[in-house]
Amino acid sequence: MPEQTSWIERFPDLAALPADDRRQLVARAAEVSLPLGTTIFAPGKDAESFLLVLEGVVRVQQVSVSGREIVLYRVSGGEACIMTTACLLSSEPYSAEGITETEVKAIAIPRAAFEEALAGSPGFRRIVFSGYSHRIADLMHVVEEVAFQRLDKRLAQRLLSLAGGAASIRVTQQELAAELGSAREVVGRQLKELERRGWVALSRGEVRLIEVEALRDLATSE
Amino acid sequence: MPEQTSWIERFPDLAALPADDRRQLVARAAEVSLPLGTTIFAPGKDAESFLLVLEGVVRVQQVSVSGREIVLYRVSGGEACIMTTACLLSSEPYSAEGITETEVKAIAIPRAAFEEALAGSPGFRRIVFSGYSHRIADLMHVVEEVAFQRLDKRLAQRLLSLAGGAASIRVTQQELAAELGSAREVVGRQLKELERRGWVALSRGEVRLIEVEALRDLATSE
DNA sequence: GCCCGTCTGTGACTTAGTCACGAAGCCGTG
DNA sequence: CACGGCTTCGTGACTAAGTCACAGACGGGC
Repeated sequence: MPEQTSWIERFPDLAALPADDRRQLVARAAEVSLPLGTTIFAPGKDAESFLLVLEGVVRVQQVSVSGREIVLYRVSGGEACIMTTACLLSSEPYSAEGITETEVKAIAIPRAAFEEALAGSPGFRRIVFSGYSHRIADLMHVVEEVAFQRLDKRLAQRLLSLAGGAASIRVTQQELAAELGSAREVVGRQLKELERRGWVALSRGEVRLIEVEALRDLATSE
Repeated sequence: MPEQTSWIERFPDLAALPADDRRQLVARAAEVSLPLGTTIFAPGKDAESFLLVLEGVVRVQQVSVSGREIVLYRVSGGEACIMTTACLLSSEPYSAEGITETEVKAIAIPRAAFEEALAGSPGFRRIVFSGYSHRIADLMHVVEEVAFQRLDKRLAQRLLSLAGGAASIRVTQQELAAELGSAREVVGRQLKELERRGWVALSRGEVRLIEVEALRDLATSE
């Protein structure tokens, strides 16, 4: 049954596994499909299985007591979502939540099978460790940004990355503020300033990028 | 030789290892002693071995291009310093550095032996994973603080935690600013305000805590 | 059309960070 | 002890960011 083993081919580190181990992993893992807007993990809700994302994007964000939010990072195809296991291992309960931004196809590996794969497969370990390491790098990047970077620069960066080449983004100012961990009014004023300079055009729920080069300059300034 | 295996007893997860594995780990790991102020890892300097801290404290901080700093977390006895391995695994080079704050006794495990222990020992995996998980929790805590908390509250928290029960802290305002990722002048003004209220007393290179209860209230406010 | 919920704009104010100083404390040397 | 030199600390003026309390503007459903 080549169809059953197909997902494993997406992970070069796992394709190198002995056929037996692969079969066992495939047998015990379930391919799941999550609709847009699904909460994968959240404070208080403990994770039951380890997730490997095949397709789609999961947004991981932190919510403060005061209701403000900040996006920490996004997990996309081919990556491991380690926050679920991290929550289990560090007794401290922390206030991150993971939400699917698109429809997401993923592999759910139950705790026991996860432990076994970790024990038996160097490739699996590599996937998990590199997942952890990338998230640590992401988090350090967030710290660096919120602690030391100017908001206009961060906003320009985020607009460009959210656009991903497109000319326009469908997003509210509130959502942009949550991306940056800032306040709506502040982001609104920053956007107004960019519009005044003719670099973007604003309308309800949308930002159109006009002068991409100028935004890029701002995003990489200093 | 009971002396040779002594350090392993500090890690309950490793004490459970089969005697053979323990002997091998002990044989390949080196106990090192690092004087105060040693830079364990830094940007550009790649780590050669995995570290388990036995005694002492390692401060991990991030330095921005503009020269500002922020303390991310501290690693103390019984914990794994995962940043060295994290740097290797996530290709992104990031700007954290680890510095010993006291004399530090640690176990250095070379890369190859690290991989083997990871493969062979569930206990060793547990140590490493819980190290990663705790650091992720620490980093998320830093993000939460810098993004959402008021500086006076954070300063009070830090003063109390640095004091650790003592009545006085030997630290410059510049160092306090680096703890919080803020600027010296700002921290200076905040300290002056605390002094005006009679909660602390300031002198060159020292902060004495007078009204610990008031500081604790501030630290836990909201 | 009109209503209602969401989204956006604004002013006044507080908090935090930046810049450019200068003054004070500490310590060795002559 | 007086004199530099270095580090630490204090200050004012300014800019950047966050908060609060609104008011207006848009858009879909009835």
